[in-house]
Amino acid sequence: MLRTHTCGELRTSHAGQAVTLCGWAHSVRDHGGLVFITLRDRYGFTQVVVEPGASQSAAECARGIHRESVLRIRGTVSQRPEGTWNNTIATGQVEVIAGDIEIMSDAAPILPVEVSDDKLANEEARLRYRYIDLRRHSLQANMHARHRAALAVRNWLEKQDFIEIQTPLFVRSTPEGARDFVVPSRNFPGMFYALPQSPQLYKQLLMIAGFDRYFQLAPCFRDEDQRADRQLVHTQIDLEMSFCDEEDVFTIVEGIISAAFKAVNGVEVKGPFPRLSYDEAMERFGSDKPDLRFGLEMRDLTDLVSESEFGIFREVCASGGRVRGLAATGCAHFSRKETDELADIAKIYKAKGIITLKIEEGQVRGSVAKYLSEDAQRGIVKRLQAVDGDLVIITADDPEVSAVSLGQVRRFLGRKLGLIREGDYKLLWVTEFPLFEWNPDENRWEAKHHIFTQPREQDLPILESDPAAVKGRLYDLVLNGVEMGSGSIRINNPELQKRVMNIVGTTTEDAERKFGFLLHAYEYGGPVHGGFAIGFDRLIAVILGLENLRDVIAFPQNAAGVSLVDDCPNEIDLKQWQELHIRPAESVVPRSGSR
RNA sequence: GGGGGCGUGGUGUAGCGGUUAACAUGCCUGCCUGUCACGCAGGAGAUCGCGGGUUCGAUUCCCGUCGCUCCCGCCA
Repeated sequence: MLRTHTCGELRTSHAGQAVTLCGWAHSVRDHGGLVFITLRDRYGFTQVVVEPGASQSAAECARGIHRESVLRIRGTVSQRPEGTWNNTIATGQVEVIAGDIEIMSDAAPILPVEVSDDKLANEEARLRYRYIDLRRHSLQANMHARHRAALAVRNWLEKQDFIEIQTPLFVRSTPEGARDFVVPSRNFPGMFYALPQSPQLYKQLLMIAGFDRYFQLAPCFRDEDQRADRQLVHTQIDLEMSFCDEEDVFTIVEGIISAAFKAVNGVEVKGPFPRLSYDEAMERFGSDKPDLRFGLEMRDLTDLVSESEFGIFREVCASGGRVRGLAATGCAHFSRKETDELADIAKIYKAKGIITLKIEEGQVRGSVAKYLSEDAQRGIVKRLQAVDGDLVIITADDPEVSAVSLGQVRRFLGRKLGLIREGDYKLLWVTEFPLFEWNPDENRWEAKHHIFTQPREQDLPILESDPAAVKGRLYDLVLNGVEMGSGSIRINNPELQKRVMNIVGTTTEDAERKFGFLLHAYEYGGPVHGGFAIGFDRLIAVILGLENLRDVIAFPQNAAGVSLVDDCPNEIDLKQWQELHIRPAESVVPRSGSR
């Protein structure tokens, strides 16, 4: 090695030793005669002192060092004089007296982004110069945390007899679900590979093959629009196990989550995590991924107001809609501007508006109060456990809209009112999801999770007659209001599989074409099995308290899906088009040069 | 596909219908032997994203466009 120690290593016990350090010039402080250089590497900071008396050549060299240049410094470790210790760095009691400085790589004097966690440059610049931005302490720490978590998860799963098996990255394209990324085949004109949205089908085959406990840290590709918590490529902790039920999967996943927390920040999280059915989550929190770090629970008020004088309530109730409310603690003083803000949130989620009532001096006040009977007013106050100073917020819409829009108002209020304690982690399982979802655009039922999910046994008789009421053996893991992953117990019975496919309108020929290989596989001995997939990037981000996945991914894409560091996607040569037997659509004008 | 926000020296910000476009930091020069975001003095550095309009005059107001970002849709 070109160095004897790292920049985080030296202590007073090393005093007197001759050492060689390599690193980046984090800051250079020139005092004329005396120059201080803070040298940085992955491991920490070490102060180098350049004294003209100690080395004339080093002193001359030190004068022209640019920040972020790579230096190799030979010198002697020395305990710092009394009163000059720096307690903010681990090596703060020592310094290296430079004997020789070698500028291994001179950095340009003006940097496009700063290596500093305060005052960040705009994200575009930071992504374009990601290799500089990654030098920041917080990103280095995030990458370390991610590594520790991956290692801990692998070790823990190995102890539970899971083995990691890689599955193909070139897979069969299926029209279901997210849009596929697609790779044209050179050998088969007009044919394409797809990049996997998840290893789902392969892990089912692995169960049939007898690998009864499989896992994988698997890259997953989905060509959909980006969000702060969604990247085109993300990593799942994917797992599947045979001869199990929900409880077994929960136990394993709880163990994984505990291991990850412990590895990332030492927080103790232990199972079993609380559980909530999908229906209950929607009723109480207006979300299938409720944030349980605060209260502000919702209640149904439909029965109390269906006979009221208020037209909106009457109409909504008469047409099968629902009226829901929550009591916002101490918000009766909200200004018009503030309640409008709440209404705007609700409107984003398709609500027509919100109705607010103030609770003051034991009275219900507000423009709608006069339309509500004494009984209705008392009933609302009682059901929402509202007290003086509260603001009652009500939505009235179709069942889903009234729940979701009020749920989003609740989420907003939780933050606005500062009800979320930093460092608080609330995990829960959401269970008994509906198996099917009605797609009004295509006028048909769709699988909520995927078509391989088992219906609950008690729902088998109504499978065809009332698909909306059928619940699946389907579960999500939620952490602080973020969906961390989902899984299910799979169908391993070809007859049942056919019934489910019939409901979502997959004909036998369709099924044969798309999933024939999988369906046939179950004809040769398919065990009962189930599994789960955890969004690994999200997990690390939420544990670290970060909102954006880019902070836990070394080379992420921007919101448009562009990898700025290498300017990808990029155009390809005409020859490549030809080899792949494809040509651009008429409407496409190939871009020339880079963006 | 739709909506919101943002775009001013390398970087982060301020500003305003008429300015010499301000401040901080970085950079360059000089001084400085105990700093650690060193300090002090001086200096360079911006066609205010782009195009059009309104106006005597636009960085500022309006329209369009591009880029970034967040959200809705989408994401089995």
